[in-house]
Amino acid sequence: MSETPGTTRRRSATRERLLDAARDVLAREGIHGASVEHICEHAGFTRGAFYSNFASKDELVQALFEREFADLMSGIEEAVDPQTYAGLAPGESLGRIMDRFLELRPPDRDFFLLHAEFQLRGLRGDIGGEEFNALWRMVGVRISAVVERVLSDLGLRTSIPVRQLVTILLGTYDAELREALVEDRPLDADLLRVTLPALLLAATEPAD
Amino acid sequence: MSETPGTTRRRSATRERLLDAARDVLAREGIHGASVEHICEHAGFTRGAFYSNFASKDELVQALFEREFADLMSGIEEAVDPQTYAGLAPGESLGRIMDRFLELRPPDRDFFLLHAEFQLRGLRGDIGGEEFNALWRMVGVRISAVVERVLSDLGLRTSIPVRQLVTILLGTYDAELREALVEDRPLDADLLRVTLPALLLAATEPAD
DNA sequence: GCGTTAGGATACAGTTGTGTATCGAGTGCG
DNA sequence: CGCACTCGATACACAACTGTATCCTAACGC
Repeated sequence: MSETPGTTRRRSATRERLLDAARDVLAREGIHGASVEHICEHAGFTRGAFYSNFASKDELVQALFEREFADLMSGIEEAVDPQTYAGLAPGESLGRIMDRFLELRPPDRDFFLLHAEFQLRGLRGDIGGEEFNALWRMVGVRISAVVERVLSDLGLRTSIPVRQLVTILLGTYDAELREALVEDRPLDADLLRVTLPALLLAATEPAD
Repeated sequence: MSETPGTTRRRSATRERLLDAARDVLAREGIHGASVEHICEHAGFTRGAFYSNFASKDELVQALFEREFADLMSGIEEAVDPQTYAGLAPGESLGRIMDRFLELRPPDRDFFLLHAEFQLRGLRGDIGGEEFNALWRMVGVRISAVVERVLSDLGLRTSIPVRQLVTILLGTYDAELREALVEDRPLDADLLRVTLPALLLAATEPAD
């Protein structure tokens, strides 16, 4: 993503600044609530710059979504890299992966808010919503694959469908993040790094 | 809630119709996206009726939130009523409560969307947001109390903080509901009624 | 049935926001 | 070093929405 030929340095810098501003403003005011005007003034531009770079607000939102999603995905990929947990005691793997992920992507209120907005678009079938659903499904698939690989490394298999296991994993992460943000406290690392992996391992059995 | 003296029958019927319409329209278009005009025409009124009943859109949203929340709360209260699970085999209680709750409040896309919108308000500190946070905290407390009572009935105590347990419970429910809605399939009852309770029981030990 | 009042419709003014067309300045290239 | 052109600013037309003020009619008491 970048240096498309024919795009000057100046131009892409402006785009980035607009996207950065959009991240802040959209998180604070919501996708519908934020005006193009607000985004521009937060970026230090006028609407002229905006419409020179994006055809509409929807296009900006789409671009922002893609950027944020790519960031998230690279965080996941880095966290689930096998060398993250190579040579660890059995049962430590999941906790270590979670640990690494939390390190790479500490709680980020703005991201959470944006993500929630995108999610709503997906559920509503708004513009770009289907794309969100598809990408999010990808996250689920990716996590499933990792869980399965880790378990097989440990010589275990799940006694419940992996899909259920992933739902518990993602749901708990999401709920804990939300609670922490609402109560304005740090994440309960113990829940995510110890309790949750232990619980999930309780739903496995030795592979035959 | 109702028959406030001085309020005629006609008036409160109009209010209800407006609230019903708001539920649909707000779910479909989002709180910011929906115009008062849309809500009114969906209810079969003009804006004149609206402003005769509510001072502003925010006030309507607040009223709707309160109505929805009261419904949810009564669903919870009814589901956690001790006679729901009286005389059941140990370990069945949580599953039975969940069962009953799903029966009383089957998946409802509109409610889910509304709830997500309210949640965003809470996180952003928008109008009425703090109230949402407070009521939601109440749900957490209520669930905690029930979990503790059920466990004590069974002669068990948690080996992890109850708060963590509740986070897992609510998070999983939420995630499963979301997935089901996105994929347009029924809820995975097995996950919520069997797997989840079993998993949570795995995080308990006999009380001394 | 008749008058009174409450509740809803209609019409209007003002605000906010989008998108487009045009203009001017700074940038990068030869 | 100057020219061409890209990019961002300014100004404008237009659409959507909110909230208010006024009018009209249907409900209810007597």
